[in-house]
Amino acid sequence: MPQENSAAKVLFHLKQDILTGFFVAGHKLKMSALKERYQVGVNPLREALSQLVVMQLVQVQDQRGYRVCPVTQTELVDIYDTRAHIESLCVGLAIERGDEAWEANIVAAAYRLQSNADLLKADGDLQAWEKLHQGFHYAIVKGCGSEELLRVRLDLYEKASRYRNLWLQHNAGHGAFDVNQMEHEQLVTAVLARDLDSAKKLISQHIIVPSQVLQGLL
Amino acid sequence: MPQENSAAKVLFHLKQDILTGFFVAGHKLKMSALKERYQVGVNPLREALSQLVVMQLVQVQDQRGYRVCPVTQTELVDIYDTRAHIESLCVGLAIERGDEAWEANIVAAAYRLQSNADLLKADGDLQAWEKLHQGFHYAIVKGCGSEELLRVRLDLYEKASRYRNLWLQHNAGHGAFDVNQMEHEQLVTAVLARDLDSAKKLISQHIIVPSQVLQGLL
DNA sequence: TGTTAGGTTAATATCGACATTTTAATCCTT
DNA sequence: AAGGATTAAAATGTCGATATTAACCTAACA
Repeated sequence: MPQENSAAKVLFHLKQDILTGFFVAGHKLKMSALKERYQVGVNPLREALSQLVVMQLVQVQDQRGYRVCPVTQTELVDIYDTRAHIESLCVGLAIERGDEAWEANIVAAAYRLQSNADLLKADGDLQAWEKLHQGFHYAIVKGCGSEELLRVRLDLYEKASRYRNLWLQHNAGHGAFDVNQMEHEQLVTAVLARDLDSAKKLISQHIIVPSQVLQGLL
Repeated sequence: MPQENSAAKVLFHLKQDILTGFFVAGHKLKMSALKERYQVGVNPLREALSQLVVMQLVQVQDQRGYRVCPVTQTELVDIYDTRAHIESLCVGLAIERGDEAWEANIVAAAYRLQSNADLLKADGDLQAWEKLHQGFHYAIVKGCGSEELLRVRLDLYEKASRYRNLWLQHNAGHGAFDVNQMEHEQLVTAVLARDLDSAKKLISQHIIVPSQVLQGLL
């Protein structure tokens, strides 16, 4: 992160601000306000915004500036549905291709997640928990060995996190930890047993079910 | 396309120039040269380049400018392998979800492709043929109904087209039309018969096999 | 009272210029 | 003559300024 140009730094922070919901959906991103917030000129800002347009987090209208992409129920369903399919594809390939090191990393990540769950649950530090959660699932899909596929997966995860954070804002310090924990154990078992069908079904449900809760918000 | 800002126009042309191979892999993209070529200032250029960085067609090194992303055999294999899986996923969902209008569009696109094949074959106009070819396959996958999935598919297609055009440059006016035509007929039959397994296998092979020819170039 | 026209304000898109950093070319030393 | 240090050249990243365009507010008219 350090020693990057301004545009990269702005991109990082602005992306966070959109994903976490600081700038809500549809919000007009005025240059003057952004200049003030990130302490840079218009050109680095335009570069960062251009990149966010490609990531489909920001919309641009010619001569009418930038605004945060709207959130819709249709997109929410589509993103989570697609995520379920992609994640399922990753898991399937990982089971086919994964080696012993891959298995070991899964066990390690599962342990880290489980042992910290209670701690973070007490603190209510959901962001930290989410990071471990992400690391656990990444350990599994990493076994697919395809950079392209993992990139697609990451893009969708980030787009989805915008909706997930929308839920966190309205349900601060609630958390459905316990349900997850059991699902994770089942998933690890199925994956290590190379049980393709079970693993695919489990991971698909693990993504789809929470998304149905989110649909109530929109 | 008209009435867009300079950056968008530059993005379009520069992207074409990279995908078609006018700017070869690894080529240093100097501001002075780009300014000359596209007749714009540095700022629209930087915006366009920033977007191409997100699309993974251009690399940026801080204070050391931009250059066209290198092509590697590893990436080639990965892209085509991933494309095969994604396209297969799209076809599968399309067979599940497609309606009658979808079927009609497939037949229409297949007809257009077939009836123009001989004409374009004589002219050697591969770009025009490729457009029809693309349209045919899009007609099929469109039935999956997922904007997100179709976007992922398009991104991968464009990344792959860089490698495909690399081949076209070295084999101008050759073309493997006939092999394709038969595969297309089989694919239409399987899709319209809602034969999931056959359709998935066919589309997967349709993508993988040509990629093996491309591997010889690198 | 609702609508439209005009003028005012604000924001955007682009350019030119400057400071900083990298790349190269030259020169000096051993 | 070779290697390293110094200097010159070129390219990059950023800012401020300007012209152009859209948004807004007011007022006059139907």
